[in-house]
Amino acid sequence: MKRFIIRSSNHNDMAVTIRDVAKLAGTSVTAVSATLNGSTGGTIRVGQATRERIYEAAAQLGYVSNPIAKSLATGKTKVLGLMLPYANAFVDQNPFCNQVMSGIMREVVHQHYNLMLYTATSGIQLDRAAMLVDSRIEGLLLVMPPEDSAIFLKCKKRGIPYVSILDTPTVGSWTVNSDDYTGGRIAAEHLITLGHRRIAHLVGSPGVVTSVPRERGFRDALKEAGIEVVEDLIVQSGFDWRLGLESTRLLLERSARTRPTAIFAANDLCAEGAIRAIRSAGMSVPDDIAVVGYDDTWYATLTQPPLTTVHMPIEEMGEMAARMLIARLEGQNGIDPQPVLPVSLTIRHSCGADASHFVGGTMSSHVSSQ
Amino acid sequence: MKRFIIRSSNHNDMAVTIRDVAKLAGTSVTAVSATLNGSTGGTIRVGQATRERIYEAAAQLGYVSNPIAKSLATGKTKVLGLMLPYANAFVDQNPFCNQVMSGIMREVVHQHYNLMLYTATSGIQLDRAAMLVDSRIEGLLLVMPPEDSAIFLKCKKRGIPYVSILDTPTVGSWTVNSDDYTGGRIAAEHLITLGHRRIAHLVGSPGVVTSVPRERGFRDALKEAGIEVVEDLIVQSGFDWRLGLESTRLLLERSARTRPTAIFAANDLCAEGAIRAIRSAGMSVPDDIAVVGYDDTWYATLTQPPLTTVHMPIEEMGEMAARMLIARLEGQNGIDPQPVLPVSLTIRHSCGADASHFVGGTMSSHVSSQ
DNA sequence: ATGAAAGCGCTAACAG
DNA sequence: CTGTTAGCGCTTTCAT
Repeated sequence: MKRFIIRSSNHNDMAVTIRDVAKLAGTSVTAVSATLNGSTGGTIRVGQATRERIYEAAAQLGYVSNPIAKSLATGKTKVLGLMLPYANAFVDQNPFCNQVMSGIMREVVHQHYNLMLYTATSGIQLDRAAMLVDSRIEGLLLVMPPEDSAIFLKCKKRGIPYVSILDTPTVGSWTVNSDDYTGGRIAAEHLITLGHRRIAHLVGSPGVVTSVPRERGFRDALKEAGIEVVEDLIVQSGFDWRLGLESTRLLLERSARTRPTAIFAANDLCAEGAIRAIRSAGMSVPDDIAVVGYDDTWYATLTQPPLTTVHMPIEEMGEMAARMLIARLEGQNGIDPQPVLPVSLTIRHSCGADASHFVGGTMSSHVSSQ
Repeated sequence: MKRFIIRSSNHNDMAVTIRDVAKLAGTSVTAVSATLNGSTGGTIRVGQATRERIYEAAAQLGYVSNPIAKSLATGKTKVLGLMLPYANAFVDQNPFCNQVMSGIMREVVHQHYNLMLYTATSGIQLDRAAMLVDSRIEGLLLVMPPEDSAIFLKCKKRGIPYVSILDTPTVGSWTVNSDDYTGGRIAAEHLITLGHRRIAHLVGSPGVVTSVPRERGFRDALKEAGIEVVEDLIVQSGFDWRLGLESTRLLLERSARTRPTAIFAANDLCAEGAIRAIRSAGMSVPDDIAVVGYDDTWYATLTQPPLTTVHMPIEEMGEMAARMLIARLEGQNGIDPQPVLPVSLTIRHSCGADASHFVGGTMSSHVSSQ
């Protein structure tokens, strides 16, 4: 036996639906849906009069669309996922992840999308956290994804498009990177220009993709300037000030004749460590040893002296990644799937350079795929 | 005319549904739903044999549940929203928001919930960003919500439960705070114990709710110790190192006899500014002037000297807020809606105290509603 | 220009 | 224990 639909408008706490609006406006749900969306192929299929009644009814009832129902019907959610790489991504001393998020957020809200956040937490591994990723998101943004992460398989199996930030580009992948090779180059070139010959490089963590090209750029710059590359001056360090401090301490143990007169650190944090080591050895930055950092996070303005550092457009990278993903989801084409954003050198006081020698205090990267 | 449902299992790219599983397992969708959820009142309503066939069929088809459909049917989404208060919440030098997020994230993934992120961005106001908040979230977490924000009205109108972190408790509100009054007290008491009499306090921004109780605690501690409260030593400053620097500079212009011998800064960042001002005036911390910070973020370990600071359990506050919200959503009761988390004093080197005088280097807050 | 009705995939009465 | 069926609120043919 067929039951009649029992549904008074003044039901308990049920939200007002499209149907209520239709009833009050004396029209069909179709009309309401079409009106309140402007959809259905761009054609205005609802008459002016009806439209007005619908708007009024909607306003009167305080109608708000239910995005869940909409998603179920359309298969779209307007939600992106953001996967952060490690447990302390938020509270890391390195503002990198935070700046990336900032850029992503900007683009996401700009495009009226939403952002769902995923990350490992202390006590819960990334892959386990990634289990939460589900069809509520249309695409995923990955920041420095661990190479072997289960996320990749998951995305592939479920057909979730993703773009990753700081990840080695491979065929068919969507990645956004910055020009690390040039970054290494301009750091070295700056020091060379200032007359340095014995330049050390504190290399970043081996697992991080940026370390290798930066080192390559650094080496190439030396070679081109006819400076011998002393292997002992290129040391494994890391993206943490303690590591920078340790590495630098070791470097300072060298004799005055073989000791570097300049240090190109893995990043700003690492540079902070270098500065500390130099000062606590009773030497001065930049008078005795010049230091250049990498990233140009706000941290670089707080060191003493403020840091000359390679500017990486971190927020822009986040923004770009979000833009690419959304464009892809919306079927746009002609999108460069593997942009490499240009870097530049921000000159402050840790190298003793007179900033006015350089246009706007900045020396730009020459290479850019943009 | 009734059309038959045309739906071959090997349809285009449609995901496999509960129905496909039911068909393959030779049972009903009800059984599948019940099995794959363990739900329906806790009673196992499906026989062992059927269950097994269902599991097998699901595995074979690679079935994954569609949370959107589930949400539509149940009215629950298992998604929380997190609203950050200002555009640069991520990239703020103050790690406060980040630590809160970290704590929230921990609890959220622990409870198998998801987190949707909202915030103002450069160029888009908070209230406009808050427009994105919709029925996909079951509840909202607010960090330091602006008093007059449209979010409150929106939540109320839509019946979205929320709990806010660092917000003045009012009747019926759900807020988590820490014991700022005691924080101000123990900072002052520590300095008094060390023999200081002329103690300055750099007060935080007027708009932030924590400033007032901290100042009150500070004043009370002085009074109780029989120390006259010199109004000129209690100055408006803010939660930024530049402000701390400025305020301290002014303080240092006082004659040696009226100049403070100790400064209780608004927070760690502000303390950094104070330290800089003191050093660039040729004085030493702590020998000439002692400094105590507030928050005990990682920043406090990086100042030189490392900062003695009031420890605020920031991550725990985030965790607590998430736990409260989830508990509330799941109908638990007996939850304290306005917990005040205890603070303590972390003793490092900016006051010259011998940390061994205090249990574990920490002097705890005596007040706690927990 | 308009409306009826068939879903989207899942849950939860309800009736066996 | 099991299956049928009526929704959840919205979109979208399709026929009028």
